[in-house]
Amino acid sequence: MVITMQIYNTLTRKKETFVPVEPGKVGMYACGPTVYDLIHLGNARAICVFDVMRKYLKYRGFDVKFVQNFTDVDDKIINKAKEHGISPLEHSEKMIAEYFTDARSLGINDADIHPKVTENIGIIIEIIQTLLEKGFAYESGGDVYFAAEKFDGYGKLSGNSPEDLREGASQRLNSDSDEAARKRSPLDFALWKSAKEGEIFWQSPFAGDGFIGHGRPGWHIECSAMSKHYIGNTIDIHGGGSDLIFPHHENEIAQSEAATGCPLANYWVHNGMLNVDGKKLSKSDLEKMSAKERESYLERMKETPFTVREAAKLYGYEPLRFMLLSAHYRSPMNYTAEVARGAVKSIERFKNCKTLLETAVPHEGGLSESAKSIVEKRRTQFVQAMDDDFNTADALAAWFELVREINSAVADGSASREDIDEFRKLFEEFNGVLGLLYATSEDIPQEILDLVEKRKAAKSLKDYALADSIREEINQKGYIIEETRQGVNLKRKG
RNA sequence: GGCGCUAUAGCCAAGUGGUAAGGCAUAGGUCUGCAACACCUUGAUCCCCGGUUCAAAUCCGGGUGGCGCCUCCA
Repeated sequence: MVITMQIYNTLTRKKETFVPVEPGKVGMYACGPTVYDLIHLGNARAICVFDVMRKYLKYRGFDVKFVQNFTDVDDKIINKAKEHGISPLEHSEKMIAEYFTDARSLGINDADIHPKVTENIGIIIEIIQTLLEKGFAYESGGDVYFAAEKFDGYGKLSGNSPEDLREGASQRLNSDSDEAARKRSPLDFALWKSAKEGEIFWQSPFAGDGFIGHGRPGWHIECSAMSKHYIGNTIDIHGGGSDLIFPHHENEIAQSEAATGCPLANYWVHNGMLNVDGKKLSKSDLEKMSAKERESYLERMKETPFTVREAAKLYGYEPLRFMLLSAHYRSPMNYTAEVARGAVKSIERFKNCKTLLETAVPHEGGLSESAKSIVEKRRTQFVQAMDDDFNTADALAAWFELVREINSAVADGSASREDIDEFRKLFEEFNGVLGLLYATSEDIPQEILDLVEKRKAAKSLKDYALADSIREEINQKGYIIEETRQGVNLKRKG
């Protein structure tokens, strides 16, 4: 099969045919979270989107190496750690563990490598030294800065000219006096920040005031260093939220390309923002609020909690993943209770179909023409959708149509054993890429199974009042019982 | 002020030139002891005004609304 995937490239602002650097292989790097707190749904959207891209590339036969970093030292982490009276690294370790709890619950596969800044200081220092040697960086007051305007093409990703950027920067120049004074140009950014008294630091060869070379990396340089180290000079796909285009990715390009002379990434993919209440909820907005404001805000938002943890309590992890994949990854998305509730229903529909595939009693027989054509049609529809810049909304439509066709075929008794096998295979293919149904069903307690038996007995005696009261009892205990043509079906509530 | 994205039914959302996918919700029906599940049926002059074209949601111009980035952010 000729693979002609189209991927929208932020750098060129066009969809382009995907051609990897090395045939059959894909190096993919996504900017991961700064682990200062539990992840929120905005983080989750990015993570889900890149998880699906990775799974689809694998589905298409590529050998994918996926790297997602953790920023585990920065101002926010340092401040949070102080609040909790622990060290920054203790705090970030804790948050990384929390990250994995949420991410895995969202059906995210771990990246092949999850490099942490604090474990890669050596390679970060190395690339900074290269930039100093090549004259793209300079030391100033113990810090090291990147001279943005020495890099030809600064602004090419975000579509800004250095002049525009300078103008924008000048509007807030005077507020940030200390750092501004050390920079030669307002566009310059820190590669290495000297340590403040009592702050966490690493030893570097860069001259500092007083404590020689004590400091920590600036934010942008980590991704340049780690993507180069773990993937190579040119990676195929570099992803992140659209809010990272400027300055983060712009700066990465400048640093990496100045250091290596190679393009940093051939395809830049950026997911759209997740809005709550029609607005992006930024970290600073939430932090700017007083405790009281924050409380009333959270009260208002109680149906749309923003941390993945809280949202999952309300709607479940699988529906959240569905919600995040129901729109095209580049569009902005509005998170509302109505949307989340709809996602719960949609997941139910998929689950019911999955159960049907497992429990259906088909007639013996070969693959029917109609099943064959359904499977072919839906697989093609799915692949075409995903090949077109990972159009998950369209891919979901293919899946929904398959569900309806399966339900019909089973209901009218036309499905054969081989038909069901083919249906199940395709269903699992879709699920393998989009990863919506992954929760392992827990064992149902004996107590509940006993009640089901009791109800069955009551029903056969036509004692419907008793049967109904037993159903109610089962319901009270957190399970839902449904009659199907194949017998009863038990599900956990919620 | 600069750069960019976006506007499709009650809600979510595909669709980039040839008379509007899919899901949720709603209403009616079939099945069922009831319920649920499932199936069938049910709804859009595609923000406005001009233009190009035999033909526009789709291209062009101009409005209007929404959002993002330019400072930490996914």
